Amino acid sequence: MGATKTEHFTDKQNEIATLSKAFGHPARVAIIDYLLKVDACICGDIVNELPLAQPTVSQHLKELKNAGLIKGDIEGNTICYCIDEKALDKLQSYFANISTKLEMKKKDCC
Amino acid sequence: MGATKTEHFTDKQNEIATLSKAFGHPARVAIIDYLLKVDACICGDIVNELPLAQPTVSQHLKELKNAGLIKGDIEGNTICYCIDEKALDKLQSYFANISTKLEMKKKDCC
DNA sequence: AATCTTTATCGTAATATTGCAATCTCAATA
DNA sequence: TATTGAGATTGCAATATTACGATAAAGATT
Repeated sequence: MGATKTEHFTDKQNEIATLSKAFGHPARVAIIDYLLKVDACICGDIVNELPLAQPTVSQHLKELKNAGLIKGDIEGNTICYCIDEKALDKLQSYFANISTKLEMKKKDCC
Repeated sequence: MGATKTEHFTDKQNEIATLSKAFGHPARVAIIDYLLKVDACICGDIVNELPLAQPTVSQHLKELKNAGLIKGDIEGNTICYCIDEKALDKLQSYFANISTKLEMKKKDCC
């Protein structure tokens, strides 16, 4: 095998997994960090910021896009990539929810 | 190739990537969900909760453990698995921080 | 129009992940 | 001590990911 059995899990679980997976590579974390750092959305120099070849960066951007984490529009010969707030809010609220639940538990078992 | 070039990224980026990657599979999301749902930490029936064979579940648990998301202690012939709050707090604060930054931006470019 | 610049895609090699049957470990119990 | 039961490990097959050279696509510039 090697293929994830997504059909056995809930939509929510698959959604969180997909979004988390997109963050599951340091290059993609670095891309998101960079998109946050630069004030403008036009970031044609994103390739220069990363220690990876251009096709590799392009591929990582594609994966972030597929996961719904970034949006991109063509603007002349530069691309405007932005973080999609909606996707990030899902992750943020998911982890915030877990933290809240953990706070309520406080079982000192482990 | 095929191996992630972790050495080119910051410790923080690699840490977030590792933790996120652990959430990057619906089975592991389901495991965390289950650990939150059950009140006790002893959860020997975790295999029955998932639509996967026992070795596969064991492997996913191992990955969660390697990522530092869960702690486990042997207790007789059942295992006590718990979510590691520290690891989850890192994820939670990382995503909360991103959300805050996005809120401040509000550039309506895309 | 020819060229430059920037990003995408294709093809491919190396490595990682997913999943499970078979097997092992080890404590509890008969 | 033999057996049972719960979880870990091993080994392997199928698939996915990562990375990059070569090349393509398309607007910008000369």
